[in-house]
Amino acid sequence: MPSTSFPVPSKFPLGPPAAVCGSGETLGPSAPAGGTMKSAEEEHYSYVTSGVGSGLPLSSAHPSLPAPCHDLQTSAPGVSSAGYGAALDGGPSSYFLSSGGVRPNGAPALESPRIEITSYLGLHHGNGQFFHDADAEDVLPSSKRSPSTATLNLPSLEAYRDPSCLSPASSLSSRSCNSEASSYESSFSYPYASPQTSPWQSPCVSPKTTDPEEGFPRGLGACGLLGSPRHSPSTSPRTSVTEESWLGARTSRPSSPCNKRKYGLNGRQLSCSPHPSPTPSPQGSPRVSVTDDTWLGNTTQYTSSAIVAAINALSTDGSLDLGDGVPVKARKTALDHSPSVALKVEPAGEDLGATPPTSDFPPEEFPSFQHIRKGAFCDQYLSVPQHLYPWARPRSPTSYTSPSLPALDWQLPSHSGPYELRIEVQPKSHHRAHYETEGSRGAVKALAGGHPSVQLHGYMESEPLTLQLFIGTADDRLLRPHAFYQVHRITGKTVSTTSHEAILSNTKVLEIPLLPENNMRAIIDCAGILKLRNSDIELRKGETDIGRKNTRVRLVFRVHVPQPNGRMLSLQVASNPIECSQRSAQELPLVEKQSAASGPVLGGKRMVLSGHNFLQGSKVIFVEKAPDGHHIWEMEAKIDGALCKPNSLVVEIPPFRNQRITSPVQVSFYVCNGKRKRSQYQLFTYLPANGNALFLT
DNA sequence: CGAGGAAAATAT
DNA sequence: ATATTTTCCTCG
Repeated sequence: MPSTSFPVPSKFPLGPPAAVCGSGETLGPSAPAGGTMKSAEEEHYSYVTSGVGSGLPLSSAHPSLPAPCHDLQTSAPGVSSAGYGAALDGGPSSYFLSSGGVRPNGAPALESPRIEITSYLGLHHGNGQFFHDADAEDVLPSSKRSPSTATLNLPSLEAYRDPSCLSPASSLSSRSCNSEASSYESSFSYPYASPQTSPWQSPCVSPKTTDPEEGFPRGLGACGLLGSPRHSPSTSPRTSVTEESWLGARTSRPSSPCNKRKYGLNGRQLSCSPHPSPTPSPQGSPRVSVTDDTWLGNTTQYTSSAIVAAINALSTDGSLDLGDGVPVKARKTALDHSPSVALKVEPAGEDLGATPPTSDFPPEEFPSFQHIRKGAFCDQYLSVPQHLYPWARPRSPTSYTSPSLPALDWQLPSHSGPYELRIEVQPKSHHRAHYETEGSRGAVKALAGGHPSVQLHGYMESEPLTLQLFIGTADDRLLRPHAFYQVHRITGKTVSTTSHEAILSNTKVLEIPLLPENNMRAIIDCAGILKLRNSDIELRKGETDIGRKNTRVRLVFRVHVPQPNGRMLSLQVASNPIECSQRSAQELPLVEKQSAASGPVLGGKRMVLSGHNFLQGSKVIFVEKAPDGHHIWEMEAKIDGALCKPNSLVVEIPPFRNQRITSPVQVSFYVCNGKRKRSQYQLFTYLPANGNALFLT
């Protein structure tokens, strides 16, 4: 017999008036994860569906794309590459080229042999421009966690955040309410349409540039990404040079973000800047120049310079203000994304800026630059201070252009004309992501046991295309790259799908060939999910999102279909949400079934509890509480281990009361492990022995 | 490697 | 005091 205690045996109130009957109901209300998820999912769908394409030509992606193409040689025939290249060339390509050329590093990189096979290397090479790599590396360390060296001052950091948040962000904040700032950005993109990359850029740029830190963070972010991949894989992340720094750091978690950052910086030279700028005014001073140079420098110097100029202009004005407030935060995301590459590409935009194609962007096609109008977007979506605008706009001076491919946070349609990008097999709703400190936890799987699959319908050409995959947000109304998760490329005998990694701004993108011979269908068995430490990401300068409880993601697939007119039609589709955290022991358990009572007394019931991760040594405590909250009785249930199934537990409440039960009683229970309460009280209706319900749904 | 559990560390 | 996150450990 389980121990039973009856603190107060008195009466058996029927229970709260509105007693929830049945576990089922209970679930509804409480249902933590599950319920939430679902709803979320639904939402997503709707969003997705509705999503209009907007084109943002940022670039971040581009760079990578092109490169990849080259690289692709290996895996994918030139097609893809051709496609990209063509596209690029067509319009913006020049930009690309230029950018590439510009970059000191870039060129070499490209030329040099790329062996992409290694995801890591491959990426870099592929991207060609990825100076990121380097950066990334540097960054990585930071991401990892630098111990606390003293690098940053918290204050500064905070300052950064706050400021940004405040002004521009404020609007964001609202959004943030929802959840994150990033959405903000996204929204931008939408309306924005402006010609250049604008929304971002301006914000982004300025912010970034502004703060050295930003640079860092971003960098870090990128690095992080890279790094993770690199290291990634799992086991030990730290190998690279950079690592050292962080390794050391790593040992202890950086309690303060600041420190972390520094490290990140360390990785690079960047580190230096962080401090200074931050402290004084985060954004303000240091801003642009510093960051850009160091950071962007490698890659895109070209662009960066332009950007910088632009930024400066902007900043100048209100740089301080902006810097502090607006840009950073608001944009943070944007910035992040765009950082190096993106910025460059976009160029055209600004000029165009004025002209906004507008609303209708052809969702799919992004000629090269579509831009959203800032204004519109702002107005509609955010209530951002107008002045901000101005700033943003200013950046236009530069015009980079090329918008080649839409930025990752651009919302794109899943179908257009004859084409439709569709997820044929959805991933399971739960996939525990792995940390850099862990080994891979494998590829995302499908519910049925296989793997998710995606197919492009309506494509009749013989040229292979490249399917892009990245980890996107699940909760936001707008789909955008998830700041705390990155796709992780999985290779091995069990993986049949070839893939190539690329990094756009701070987002790792897996490029998978879509072959005509396979009906443009790809089985995604090469995609795992890497979790980045919240503390590392939140440090990033522009990052406004918070990682806590932000554990759901979506797999986002994109394909760019070359059009006869030289344009590129970009389609995107996102999967159902995927919960990436370890199943919580606190998940609320539910009464799946309850036997008829053994007699007309309270107790004597056997029940099947489910939906909880019953840990070893778990105890289930049943309790009936009076309206005033006091426990009328409570007792530990007897656990029938023999009947346990995964995630379910059979328990028994032994008969303990003579009093006859004639009507349903509201009883609740909770699970505890040792002395710790592992779950909240879950209400269910304890049915009378003569009740008709043997089973609760 | 790939999971699944948990303890340790943090954040609220 | 809890709720979550991140690091460790163990098992096949």
